[in-house]
Amino acid sequence: MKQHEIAEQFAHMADLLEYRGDNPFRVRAYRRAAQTLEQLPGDLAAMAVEQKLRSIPGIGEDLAQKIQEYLVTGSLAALERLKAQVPPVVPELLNIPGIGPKTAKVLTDKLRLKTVEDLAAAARAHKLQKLPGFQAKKEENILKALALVQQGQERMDLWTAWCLGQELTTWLDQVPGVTRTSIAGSLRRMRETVGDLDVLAAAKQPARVIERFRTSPFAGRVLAAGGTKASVITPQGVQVDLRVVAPESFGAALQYFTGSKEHNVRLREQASRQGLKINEYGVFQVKTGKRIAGREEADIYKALGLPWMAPELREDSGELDAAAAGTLPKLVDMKDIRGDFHVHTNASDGRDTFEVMARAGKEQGYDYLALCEHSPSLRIANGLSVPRLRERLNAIKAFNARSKSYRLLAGAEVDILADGKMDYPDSVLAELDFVVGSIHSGFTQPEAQITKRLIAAMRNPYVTIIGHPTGRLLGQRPPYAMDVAAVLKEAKDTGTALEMNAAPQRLDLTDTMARQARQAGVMLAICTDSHSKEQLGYMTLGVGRARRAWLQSSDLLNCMTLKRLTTWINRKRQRAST
DNA sequence: GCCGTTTTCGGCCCGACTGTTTTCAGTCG
Repeated sequence: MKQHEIAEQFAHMADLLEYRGDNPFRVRAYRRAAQTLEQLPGDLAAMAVEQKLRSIPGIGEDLAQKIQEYLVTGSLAALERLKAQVPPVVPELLNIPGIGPKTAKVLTDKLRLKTVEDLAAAARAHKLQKLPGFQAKKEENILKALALVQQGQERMDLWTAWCLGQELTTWLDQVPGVTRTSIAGSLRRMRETVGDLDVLAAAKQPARVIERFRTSPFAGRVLAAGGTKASVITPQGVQVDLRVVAPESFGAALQYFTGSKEHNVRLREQASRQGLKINEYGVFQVKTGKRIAGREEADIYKALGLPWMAPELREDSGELDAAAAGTLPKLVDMKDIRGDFHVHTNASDGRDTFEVMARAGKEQGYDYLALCEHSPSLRIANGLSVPRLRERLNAIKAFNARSKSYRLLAGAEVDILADGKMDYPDSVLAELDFVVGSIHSGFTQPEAQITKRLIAAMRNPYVTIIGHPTGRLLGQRPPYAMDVAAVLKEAKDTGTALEMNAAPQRLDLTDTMARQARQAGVMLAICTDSHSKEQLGYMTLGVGRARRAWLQSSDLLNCMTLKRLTTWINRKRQRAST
């Protein structure tokens, strides 16, 4: 996973070069390379060995060499040289909204800042408004931005963003004059966390909608507001950007505000090669200025000779080439999902009862639902002893006797113990329909040991899937160390699926790892890890994340009919017994 | 620094809003 380190180095390079007023396109090249490496689905070190670095888009002669240099030496001489010339506070300054390279230059040159705290002190002492190009307003804005950075640096979890997005579009739909609305930005692309929420509306008189918005309950504080766009901070501290366009431009604006930025840059470059210009109002012929598309998002792509592509794919990670070649995947969709596998009740650490959860699964329209309580060694979660597990099996039998089209699966989330053994004996596991094997202890073990545990679990014939395979908790706990390639190979060889845990604090596997798993021929399963009936709604997030991983219904256990699923599970069990 | 239907040099996406400006630079997305 060296690519993340190198991505960080390149992003740092970009910041420092930008501060120095270097060629902006050079800066962009570093930024783009950083972004590409961040989401590279393959193994960078292996690509380096195979001399394939140059095949990564945005990596040329020079950057390939820098990657090699970092892989060998663990640092970049060019970056170290730059760091020696630029005040260390600069990257942090550039992180403050409203401060770009020019402002940072003035601040560091004139004030000799060492830390961001120095900046705050200088602003409070009104030293900023004496600087060239500064006045009271700018000083005030920097102070506000500093406060914002301190309190709300962290991004929203995806579920919070999703729910707020629904609220916003529902409200907008009722504003007079609004004909269409949509979520845009990173939420529409289903990134794992969301910074600002982007919302779009179509109306003939945009200014009126903006006026309603800036006086709405969503607008705790107005950051900026013009005739067509407004940025506010909600009372909960979330920044919402609303953009209102004419109906004939709605598709173009939706395409534009969904991003990603990198995807849009590539798309516009392609457009200009075709004598076309794209902006948020439409696609135009450069020569005549004639608008040839704008009302529908699909028309924007069509004007460039491309098929519409799902927002989740728009990360400039190969989707434009795939679209041109006609090889875009047919992505999994909510309607393909036939069941959920990793669901708790109040028998262990869930909130709702067996009956409530069982019914909630049916109300989701599922064919099946695997109830999986914790195993005994997870005392804190009230893990089920074998007798309690047997009671559960009886309850499920009784339920299924009354239910035809919808079935409960007898499952368990079984701890993979520190030595790699499962927390129930095989004879007990054999009584279950579905087993989630999860690591809940020993997170800090060395890579070799964690990998060994996971491999031992996958070799157990009764383990159907590995739960939250990397163990990370967003913003709280890093993934544990493991040999990803070895785990993927074992999953493929043993016929064990890997979970895409859809709980917003987990989202584990990540999209890039899931894409890698798919490429390795590994089966995946989207699970909500629900601890209440509302959390079954996380499936929407899980499907979005799976789409970001380019997954199709054929890659997912949840899209199988119950019959095929049973066959799939039994195949592993039978293979082990022969 | 990358890249090629303007192919090995000369381009590189585009517009809104703000603040300090009197015509625009800086920043953002």
